[in-house]
Amino acid sequence: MSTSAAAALSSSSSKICYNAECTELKSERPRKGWWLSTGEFAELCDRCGIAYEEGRFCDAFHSNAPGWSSCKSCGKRVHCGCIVSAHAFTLLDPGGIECVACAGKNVVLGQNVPWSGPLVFQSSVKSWSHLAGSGPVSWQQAPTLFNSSASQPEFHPRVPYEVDSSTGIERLGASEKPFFPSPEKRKIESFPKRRMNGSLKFGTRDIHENVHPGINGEEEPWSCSNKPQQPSLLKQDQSNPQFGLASTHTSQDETNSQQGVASNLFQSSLQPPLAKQFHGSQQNGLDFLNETQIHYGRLRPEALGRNQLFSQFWPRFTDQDLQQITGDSNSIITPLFEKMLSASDAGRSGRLVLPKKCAEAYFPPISQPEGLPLEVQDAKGKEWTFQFRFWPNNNSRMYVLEGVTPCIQNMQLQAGDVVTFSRLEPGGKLFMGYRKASTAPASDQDNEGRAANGVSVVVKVDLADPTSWSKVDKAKDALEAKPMISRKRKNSMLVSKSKHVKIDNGDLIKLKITWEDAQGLLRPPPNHIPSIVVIEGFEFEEYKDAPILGKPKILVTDNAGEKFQWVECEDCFKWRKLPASTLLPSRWTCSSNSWDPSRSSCSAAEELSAEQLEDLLLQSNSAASEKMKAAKREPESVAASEGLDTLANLAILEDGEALPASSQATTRHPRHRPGCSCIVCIQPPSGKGPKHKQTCTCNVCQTVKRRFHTLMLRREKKQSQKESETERKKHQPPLPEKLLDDDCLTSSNAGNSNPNPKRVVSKSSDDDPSKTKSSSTPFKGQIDLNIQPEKEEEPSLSDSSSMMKLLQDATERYLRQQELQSSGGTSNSGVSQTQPD
DNA sequence: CGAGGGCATGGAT
DNA sequence: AATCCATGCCCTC
Repeated sequence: MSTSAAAALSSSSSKICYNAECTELKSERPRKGWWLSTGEFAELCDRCGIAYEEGRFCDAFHSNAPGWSSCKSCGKRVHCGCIVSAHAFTLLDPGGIECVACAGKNVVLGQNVPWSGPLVFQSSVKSWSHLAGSGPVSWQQAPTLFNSSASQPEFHPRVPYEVDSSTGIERLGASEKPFFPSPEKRKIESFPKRRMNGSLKFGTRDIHENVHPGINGEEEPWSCSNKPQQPSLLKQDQSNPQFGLASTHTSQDETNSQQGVASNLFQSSLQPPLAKQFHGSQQNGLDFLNETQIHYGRLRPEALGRNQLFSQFWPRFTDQDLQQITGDSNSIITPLFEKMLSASDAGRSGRLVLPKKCAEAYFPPISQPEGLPLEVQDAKGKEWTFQFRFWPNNNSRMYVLEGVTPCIQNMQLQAGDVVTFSRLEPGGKLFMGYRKASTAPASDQDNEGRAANGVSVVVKVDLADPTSWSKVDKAKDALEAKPMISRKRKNSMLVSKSKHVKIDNGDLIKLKITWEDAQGLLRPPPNHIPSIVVIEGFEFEEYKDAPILGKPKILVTDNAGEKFQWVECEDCFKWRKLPASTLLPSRWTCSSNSWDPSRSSCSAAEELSAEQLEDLLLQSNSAASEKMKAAKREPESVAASEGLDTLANLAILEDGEALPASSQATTRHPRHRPGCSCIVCIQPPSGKGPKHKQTCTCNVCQTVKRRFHTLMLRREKKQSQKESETERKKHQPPLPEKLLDDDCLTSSNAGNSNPNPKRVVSKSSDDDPSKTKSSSTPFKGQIDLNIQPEKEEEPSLSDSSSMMKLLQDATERYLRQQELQSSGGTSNSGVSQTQPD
């Protein structure tokens, strides 16, 4: 090949096959080979072209050349030192290489990557695929990625694939060869794919596993969607123990029923992998790795870092785009990047500022400011020639496309609209699409949002619980509340800025909770009947309104083995007995007690004696404590607990500023340990936010109050025990089968049950818990927000005033959040019910 | 004098 | 603190 150096200058100018080992003349329509650094394809004669397309090129012509290595997995020989086969292997961390086929097998991919709705995806529509999770394909790499240039940007390439219109099967481009460029090992999972029908093929292997691009996913794709999605409760009836929200398969025959969900998920699927967010999750100490790997595949840290550089520019193609682009079913479209037009871009300057990284990665390298002309084709097939150039700027470069005015005018684009750049194969022509801000789906309106807004919610479903209905959407809504705000902020400056959303990475919270842990936390919105959709074997209960936070309860089993629950009236604080199956709204009062009419009024006497209640509560706390201990032994459970905490956090998130993960150590409260889910740790930093009123009944305040009372109650109990020297534990009645950790419960539930209303806060008319603690208890200690159920021996003397400050901050933030949610049309009945006076 | 090119500036990340 | 990039300003034609 080296002898073809001359020819390399211009493959197209030579009549001889580009293959150095071949002297044949090219045909009139030479076959295109690998991508050259000049931006052209190596033009080959038919024979060589076919060999190349069939992946036999190196075998045929480079068999004696150096650089052959064997796949560590299957032993297959791969020509590693050659541009032609640069895609055919990945470098292994420990050394050696692995062929793409094996690499693919070793990758855990998302179960499904939602693609556009079936209705849009007619076989006649040529679809290209957007590998949302992948990084950009360099100019040299795209679309063939055949380039051994060491100067290639270290970005994950987008893997082009095409759709066979006859079969509906998407497959990789030419010769079905996956393109995984070296020199770095690029995991398949790093290349999220969107697919409609059939399977995306990597080589000859169909990939049916989960393909989850990043958490928005960065993933997941994205699991994070830019816009609030309709809550859809997930019900799993299959054996898959866990699933990601975004991993929804949409099949033709499920189209109708799934459309709603699918469309939502589709939006999510367009999200690029939230590598950054993944990273953030880890940093936050949330152990989501397992889930991450399962749902999104492994994303190497460094890869994530690179990916995130581009995340904001990952193109999202709409079905319209596809239809526009795809006219030829044999075309392969490699998405490159997109750019939201700034006022300057859309102005008369005729200059379109290109993101530097994208320009350098996707466009041909230019060394002179004058740059070079680029031919671009628009959706109508019209060709435009732009001058791709740069200006020196601060020891750097500012890349621009000049001469774009006619094109932009032709497309009737304006500031805020998004132009997308792709590469069309064969031909390697640049394709320029666009997305009107005014008509684009909400989620499409901000191009940076995709990664930035990415929020992934993965709910682990307990298969043992057939009544499981996912709280996912609730969590999702909460999660998305922030993105919404960020988007709002961003949109406000959308015309002039196309920046990254503030929540880009740190805000990415991947919520993982077990189904059991979620029990009792969420309820479907009242008076709502879910529509059931089945996607990939999972039943999704879809509600138009978000589920609500449920009221905590104490589950018990009576002597007859019948399960029931004790619930506390919000008004009179009496505990009422209800069937375990009764779903409770976040605010439950005696009047709601239809099961026991005799106690459907607050005037009715409480069924439990004070002692019984105490025992009950003690048991409850004990169970929670045990659970917590157990959780500490089981990382997965820990993560689940944290997930709940996170859920609680979300409830009070107000702006784009991410709260420290519950598991994240905080320096503000040295006593807190990683994993601490106390009221302090779930709050924003002290000093921020508004104050809580003394009458505040928000989550935080109630949590504080309740915890305090729990503590007092237990202390009293212990004291009495000590005095009487009786063994209380021996006669404890069976109790809660499944109780969430106290902290989790409180933080996640709006309506909290005071352990003992009669001696609780209510008495302390002082709304200030700090006052309460100091006056109404035998223990003059102060409320220790840090306390752990199992470690309350030594109430801490934390500064009550600062605690209240935190409390107040959190309350106000929470309130604002609620207002925002309700005003944003995503009203959450549960939340609203819990709003403070 | 206006249009457009090139660079500098400053906000945002 | 460094970098990116939207935009403004100045210069040239």
